[in-house]
Amino acid sequence: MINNLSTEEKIKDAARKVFMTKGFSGCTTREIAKSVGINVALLNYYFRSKGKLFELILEAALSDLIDGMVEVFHQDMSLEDKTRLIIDKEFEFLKKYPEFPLFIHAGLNQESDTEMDLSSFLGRLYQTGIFEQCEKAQAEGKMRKVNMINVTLLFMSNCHFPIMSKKLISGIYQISEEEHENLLIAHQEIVKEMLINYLFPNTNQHA
Amino acid sequence: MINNLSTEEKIKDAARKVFMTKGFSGCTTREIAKSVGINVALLNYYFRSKGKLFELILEAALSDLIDGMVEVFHQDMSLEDKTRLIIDKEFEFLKKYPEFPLFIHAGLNQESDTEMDLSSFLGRLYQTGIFEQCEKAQAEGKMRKVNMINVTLLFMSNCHFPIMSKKLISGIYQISEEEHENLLIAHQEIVKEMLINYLFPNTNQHA
DNA sequence: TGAAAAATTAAGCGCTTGTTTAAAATAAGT
DNA sequence: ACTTATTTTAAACAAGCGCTTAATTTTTCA
Repeated sequence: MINNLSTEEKIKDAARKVFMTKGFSGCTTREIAKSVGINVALLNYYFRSKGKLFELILEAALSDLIDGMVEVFHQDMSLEDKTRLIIDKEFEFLKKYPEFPLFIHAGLNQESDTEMDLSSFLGRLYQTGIFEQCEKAQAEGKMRKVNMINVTLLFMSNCHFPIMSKKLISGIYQISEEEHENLLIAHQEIVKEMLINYLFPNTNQHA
Repeated sequence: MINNLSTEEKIKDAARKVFMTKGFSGCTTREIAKSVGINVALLNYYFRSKGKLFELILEAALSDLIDGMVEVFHQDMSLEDKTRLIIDKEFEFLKKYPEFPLFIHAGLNQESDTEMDLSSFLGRLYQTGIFEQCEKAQAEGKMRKVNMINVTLLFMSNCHFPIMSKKLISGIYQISEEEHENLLIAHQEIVKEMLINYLFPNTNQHA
């Protein structure tokens, strides 16, 4: 492991890892500091408090979430292709960071003095023109007339939940790590077909 | 509030409420005891430790989850009707206890000395005959040939996630409490139609 | 080179945590 | 009534918590 990162960055990396797996109140500042190889005091020297560090990590995670969508939305392709691409990208990302969905939702539900402001993310989505593209497709009858928030919910539900429910699903159905991986591979295709069929009913489903 | 419940039951009720909203490490035994109006020692007198109490609550919650499914599955009706009914029931239940999904998944991810055994739940699902009913429908070409675990995932994803993502969704889209309620009402119908269309493609979608 | 600035540490602060102990209050049984 | 069991409490335990202070090491740069 090369160690050319700044201390500040190393703390953030360690904090991200620990917060993601254990949550805010499930870990200690000493634990984070130890995993970096530094003193607790230094952690507070850079980030003032555990809470401020957590907010920083959470905000960055949310920003990553939006970044993934924006990257696909502003490309020049059909809505069907965007659908396929975003589901593939989302599954790929979430398989790499399976704690991500739970971390975000538990983090937002964490009672904190200041409620996090998420409004800035909406602007970034608007700038991609994805909403206009959908409106146009809906007006032309090519896309089912569904509120865009519901569409967001459909995508997130079917990508995030399968990942975060790993322990529940593999616990109930008594399946191994490997079987669960195959389950997700199959599910990715199911979700793609189901969402495309539902949102673009006139399209031939055999692309 | 009438107080004719046993102390043990009162502690469980309070613990359920507190654990659900704040998680295991997000609350203290003193907090739970105080909300019952008893001493911390009494809590440990009945349940030995915070961890044991938590496991009890989590297990009961998981049992409730399965109960809801079982209740529908073992009824005598078509798969399409069961689909509609279970989605309606699930939304109704989760709107009443919105912390439920997050609690279960965060709880299962809680590192604990003993991994919780969930295998008993599968047996209860089998006994309803739902799997045979699906196999038969699939053999007759009335139901899409999809693995039952994937089917489970589709249902849970589209019912649980919309509820648990309230803060994220209403934060990004800047919508009020009331608007989010209406969003869920619309989403419930969307999910029903989408899942029925996908799982039973030959059925006329205008039931 | 040497003084000022930045980075890092050891130690400890006050407080809270989960849990236990020993005593007191209440209920049960004979 | 009296002994025994059960339920409940007050108090305290050691350990760990987030965070700070004051000193020390390292870096900066004139």
